Amino acid sequence: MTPLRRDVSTDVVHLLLEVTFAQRDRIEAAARAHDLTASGALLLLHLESPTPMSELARVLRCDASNITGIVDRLAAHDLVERVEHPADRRVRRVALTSLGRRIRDAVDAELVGSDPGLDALNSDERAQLRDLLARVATQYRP
Amino acid sequence: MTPLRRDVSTDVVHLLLEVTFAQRDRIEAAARAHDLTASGALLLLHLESPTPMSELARVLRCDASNITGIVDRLAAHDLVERVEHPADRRVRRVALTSLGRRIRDAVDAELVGSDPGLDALNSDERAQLRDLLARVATQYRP
DNA sequence: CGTCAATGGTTGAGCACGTCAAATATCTAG
DNA sequence: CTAGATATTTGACGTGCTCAACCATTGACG
Repeated sequence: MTPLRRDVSTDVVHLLLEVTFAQRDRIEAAARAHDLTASGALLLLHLESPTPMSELARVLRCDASNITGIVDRLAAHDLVERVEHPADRRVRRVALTSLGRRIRDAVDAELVGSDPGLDALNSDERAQLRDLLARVATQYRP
Repeated sequence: MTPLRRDVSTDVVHLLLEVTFAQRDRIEAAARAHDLTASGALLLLHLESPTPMSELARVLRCDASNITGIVDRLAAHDLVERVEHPADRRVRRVALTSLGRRIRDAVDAELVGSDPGLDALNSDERAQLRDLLARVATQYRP
């Protein structure tokens, strides 16, 4: 009983929106489980190596002044610290503390490990979905 | 050059998160293009027929008191109106105005029509993605 | 009937997020 | 050295979200 929809693209976009909505919730939940906000958690996840505030703003697509507050709150919890840039004294790089790295890894593990969405797919189908999403995601990148 | 990652699920979840992030931006943009906030736009999109506030809170997964404010702002722009429930005078159903329906359809069309993600896929692949996402999305539903 | 718990909605407090404009500090080009 | 660009912070302001308190209405039950 395949649906006789005329426009597959419409369906795909609507499904993407539905999945987006669910993922937003999962991020909220994983963040709250570690006493974080969603924005704080997302920032941590993007923090592999010490990163200038301005680049975080670019990656997270928001105003730089916004990053100040989020980093302030993370720093207050000792998850992150501002370190100076060796060559440019204007920039402050944000670095994970050891606690921050632990929390970051825990949040990441929780997001990956607890996604009920994948339960519907077997191994081959997951690989198929991975390949399709990889190509879709490329289109969104700058 | 297929990546030799050990865990396909990890990749899929990370890609889902990346796509989620991009979609969030697309919703923001489509909303702003019609002088809406993202929350207002999402509420409009979920508004097919007159719907009680409490159900909107359930669907949008937030506190009922939150809906009050969002509906207030939408109503101030004449996109939505509160109508009384014939059988239960406690209930206030939120209904699209004719302007609201126009805006809602425009936002929806914009979201569907302007997704660059699908440009990477041909027709068969879109159908494949649709089928996979449909099964994934089912897992998220209550 | 009359009472009372449950339900739907609103209000107000309080914090986080997000943008913008303005200020400061530092860099870089000329 | 000076002028303009860049990185960050601050403050103002609106929105999003939750929670607790409150009012109106409903439905069940003695």
